[in-house]
Amino acid sequence: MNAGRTARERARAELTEEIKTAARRQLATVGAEALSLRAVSRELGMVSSALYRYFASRDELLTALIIDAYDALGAAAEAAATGGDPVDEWIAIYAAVRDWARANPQEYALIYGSPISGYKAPQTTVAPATRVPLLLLSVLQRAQAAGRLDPPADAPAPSGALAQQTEVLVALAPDLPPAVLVRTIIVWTQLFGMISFELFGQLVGSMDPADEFFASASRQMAAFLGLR
Amino acid sequence: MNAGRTARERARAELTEEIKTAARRQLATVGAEALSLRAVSRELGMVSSALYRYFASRDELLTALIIDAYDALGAAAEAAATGGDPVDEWIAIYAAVRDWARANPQEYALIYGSPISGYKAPQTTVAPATRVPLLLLSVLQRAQAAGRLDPPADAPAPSGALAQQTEVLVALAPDLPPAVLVRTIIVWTQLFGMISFELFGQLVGSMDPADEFFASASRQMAAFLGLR
DNA sequence: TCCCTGTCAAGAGCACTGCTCTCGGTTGTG
DNA sequence: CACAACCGAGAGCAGTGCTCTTGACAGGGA
Repeated sequence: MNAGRTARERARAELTEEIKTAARRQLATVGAEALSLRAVSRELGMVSSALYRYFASRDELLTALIIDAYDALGAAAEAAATGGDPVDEWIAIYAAVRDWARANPQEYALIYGSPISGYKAPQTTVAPATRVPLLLLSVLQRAQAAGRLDPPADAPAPSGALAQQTEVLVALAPDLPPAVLVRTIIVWTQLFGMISFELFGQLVGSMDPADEFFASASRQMAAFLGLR
Repeated sequence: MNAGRTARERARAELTEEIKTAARRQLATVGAEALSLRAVSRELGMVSSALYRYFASRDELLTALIIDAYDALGAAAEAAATGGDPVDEWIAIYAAVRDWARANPQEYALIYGSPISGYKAPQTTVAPATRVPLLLLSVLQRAQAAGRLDPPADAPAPSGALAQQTEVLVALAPDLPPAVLVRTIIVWTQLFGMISFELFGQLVGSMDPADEFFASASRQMAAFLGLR
């Protein structure tokens, strides 16, 4: 992969990866806002200032971790997309997203929790962030093509400004009815709202553990979209 | 209210409130994790150590702010519950919750965002946290009593462990069918997932501004519950 | 081969944080 | 009136992100 580089460049790439790994390890234990450059450098046996040769600031390190997290979640979700029965596929993707979030709660909080104070997400994070919603749309597209999507009768077609906003999604999934596209956003927010509530302790006392509730919600949301 | 107390106790209560107000002001500008006791004390013209006479730790201050935030949101939602037409009431509550969140984004993030590293929410926060979901249940109860709730035909009755967990909710709203109770949790997670996505920037590029989308989602979720 | 240039780790230092402890002064009460 | 409780000020500790300077080293051209 990086065979043709000089020794210096290879060492730099390796150390950059080591720093991210150590930072991820620290992230998992103390959380994002408590992530300390000095602690990372200590773990690697180097001095804190040396770390700035690789990441210009704490924010830049966080950006790298955010992109990696989006990509890891996207990859996990895509790996669950079997291409088989649409409903089964839908539920499998839901489960994969939840499993990844439960396995990496701090990384999940990093990307779907409250924004970090003073941190402005650069443009480079938006593409990885769209992987999961794009995957959901592609599943619906395939289901539609296979005749496994019945646009529910009670789904209102968007009008006015909402119809205009839906145009962006129409460009991504031209075969899907606008009413289904709006519902896709609704279920997308439901999915991550549900996972956030579970991880952040909001379901304690009602639906915790959330396995059965999550499974039921997955199915009901698939039906809500008209998947069959 | 606190007339019968000594001058010292009145001064203490007032100063406690002033500290919370200053902390809330700082919270609104720099966010929860960057909230600094020293900055709060500076704003009040006192020394940082003096603040520890009123709050034993930063966490204790945060707990007070969290409880106040839950209460403010609960009060805003309850104020929107007019008791009139169930669907209108439902939509008004949704709008009130969203408006409060948009007006107080940092306080919203404090209670519904990622948990603060190292902070363990004490038991005193759970009661205020239940105000909104309890309000939603009470609206559904009233609608049911008024014959304005049709349990949707495709809502599956919970079974197994899910049925057992639903029992807790049955105790709170005995007239509602279990299927509707599960759906209430689903739409509850949808509501806060949607608001979090809007506030945390996840809707940029698709449904931002989210006014029309939010309105459509409110209506569709009311219908999803069988409200009419 | 030599030497210059760019890269690197180290360390000191700045301004900030949460928190603890001690020291006096004030206030309320027996 | 005296004593105890309370309170604010200040110093101090260990930690943070980040900057700057210093000295060592490697790569590539002459």
